[in-house]
Amino acid sequence: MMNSDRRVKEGGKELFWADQKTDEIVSRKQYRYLEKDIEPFSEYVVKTSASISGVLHIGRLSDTIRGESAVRALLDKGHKASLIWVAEDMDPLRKIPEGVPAEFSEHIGRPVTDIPDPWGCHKSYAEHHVEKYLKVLHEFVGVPMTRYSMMEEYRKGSFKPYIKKLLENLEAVIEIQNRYRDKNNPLRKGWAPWTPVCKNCGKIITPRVHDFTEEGRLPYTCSDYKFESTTAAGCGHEDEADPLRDEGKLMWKGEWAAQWALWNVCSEGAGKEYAVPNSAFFVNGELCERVLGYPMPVPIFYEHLMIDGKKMSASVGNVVYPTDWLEVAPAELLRFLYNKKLMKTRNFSWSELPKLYDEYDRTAAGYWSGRLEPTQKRLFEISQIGDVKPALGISFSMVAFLSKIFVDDASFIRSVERTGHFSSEVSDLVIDRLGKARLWAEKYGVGIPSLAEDSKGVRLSGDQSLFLCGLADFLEAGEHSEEEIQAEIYSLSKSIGLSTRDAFKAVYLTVLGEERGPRASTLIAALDRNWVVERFKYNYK
RNA sequence: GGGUCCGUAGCUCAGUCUGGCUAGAGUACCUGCCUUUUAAGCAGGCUGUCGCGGGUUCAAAUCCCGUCGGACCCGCCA
Repeated sequence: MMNSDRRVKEGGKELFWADQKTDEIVSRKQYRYLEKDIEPFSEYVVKTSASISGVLHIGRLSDTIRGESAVRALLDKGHKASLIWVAEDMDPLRKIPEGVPAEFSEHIGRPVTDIPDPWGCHKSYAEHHVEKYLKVLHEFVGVPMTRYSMMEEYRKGSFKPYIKKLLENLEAVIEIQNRYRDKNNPLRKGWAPWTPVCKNCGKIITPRVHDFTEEGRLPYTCSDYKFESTTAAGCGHEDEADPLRDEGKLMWKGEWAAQWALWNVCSEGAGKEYAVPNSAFFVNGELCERVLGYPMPVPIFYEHLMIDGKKMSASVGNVVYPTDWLEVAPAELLRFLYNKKLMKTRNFSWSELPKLYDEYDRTAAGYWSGRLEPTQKRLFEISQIGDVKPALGISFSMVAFLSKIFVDDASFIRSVERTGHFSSEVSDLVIDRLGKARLWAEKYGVGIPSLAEDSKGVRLSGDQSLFLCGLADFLEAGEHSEEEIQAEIYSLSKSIGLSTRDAFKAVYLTVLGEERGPRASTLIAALDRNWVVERFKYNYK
């Protein structure tokens, strides 16, 4: 295209978001909240984490995929970089997900590591989910991830120095938090940034700390805690906890900061709800810098994915699991979707999957022909896992369509070979796409035409009927190759004086009820001979 | 109440930070071509108050102010 490189900005700043982040990460000099220089990083660590209490759906892959893209962008620029994945397995269970026995409601409020595996195959509820998460996560990620467990880190004592610092500077911690809070609703008296596991009932959300003793101990009372839709019942136990010895964890505003400082995190993703200056991201940022002395990471804020214009939720019943995705689309396609501009709401729906495929294919074609704008080029590259895959010339919707007509792979491949889009280089990809498209057409593909029930409603001209009848005679006369059938269509229509266009139309209307279709000879050859003959003759009057 | 983000063709999306040729692509739709790829290929066409209103500027989709619509944050949660 004549404008294709008009916008190529020479020597300008990077345009692809992950490259911009790289730029920001490596070039920043100062703390955000302090007049202090940032010490050079020996390695750029990007963090992604997952809460373990719920199920893993594709929305949850967003943070990891985007974090991984940031790592890739850093690596591509020659920096040392890595991705760490943190299981938030010290967090309390908040509600009972589908498939978990109702009796588990007694565990609400307990750290997920301390809850038994409802399916009995792992040591704990947390381990069961972590293993499931990681298994599927690796399908969507290209760089290695270092895995951490919050529970293990707490038990190892990794957070002790930070817990100590936060408690030593309790006044500052409270002052910072109150500055971000509603002025009429400051933190209650006796609040602490660390919460113990109740020594009696083992819950982590119910102990309510109400003091900080001279000896550095935290007295608490175990009382009910209300989540959005559930309640963790407190046992009423009263006790004292030692934040440097006893089981417990940091509160979220404080914990995030401690994680950053512990792992030297330079960047982390967060949903758009954190993009506001008074969000937990920035509260942690300020705590991290002022109290822990570590520069807050560069945030990667993003919009959440919508499904059919709605939030993904079990109650709406529109949850898309990674396995659902992989059945009908490659991981690259989800990466592609997530790596587009971050702050635009993206909507996904099963019926529009072909459009996403088309956009992806078009980008792939542009990539290989070298006429992509730099942003799009990077988008495509970073969406890949492993080598950059070749572009496919046959669209997903076309494959879906063909899959409904050619039920066996062989006739599908014959049909595709005709188009010239089936080379040995892409054969695996095309066949893979066939499997996905076929499944998609079955499960979600409304409006994909298949063989017409009958041809009663089809109105044809006399010449068209004559043509079909002649073609039927030809087919009945003996076995013919596709080439011969195709040749007959042309010669027969010519002898009748029918335009090839109307001849083809007659075939498609009769067989599919549509005006167009795949290569006619391949279509006819793939169908049952008697069925075709009968169908063609029915229209002869 | 205070604050953040989004709004570009019927649809999917680039372009906005860093102002600059007549605002783009694909798709859909329409027209034409095809004696052999008829949902393919080729050629052409149509589609926009860049949410709206002001301002700055030689020049605004782009910067500033306001406004409308949508999403979201300001907790004893994460």
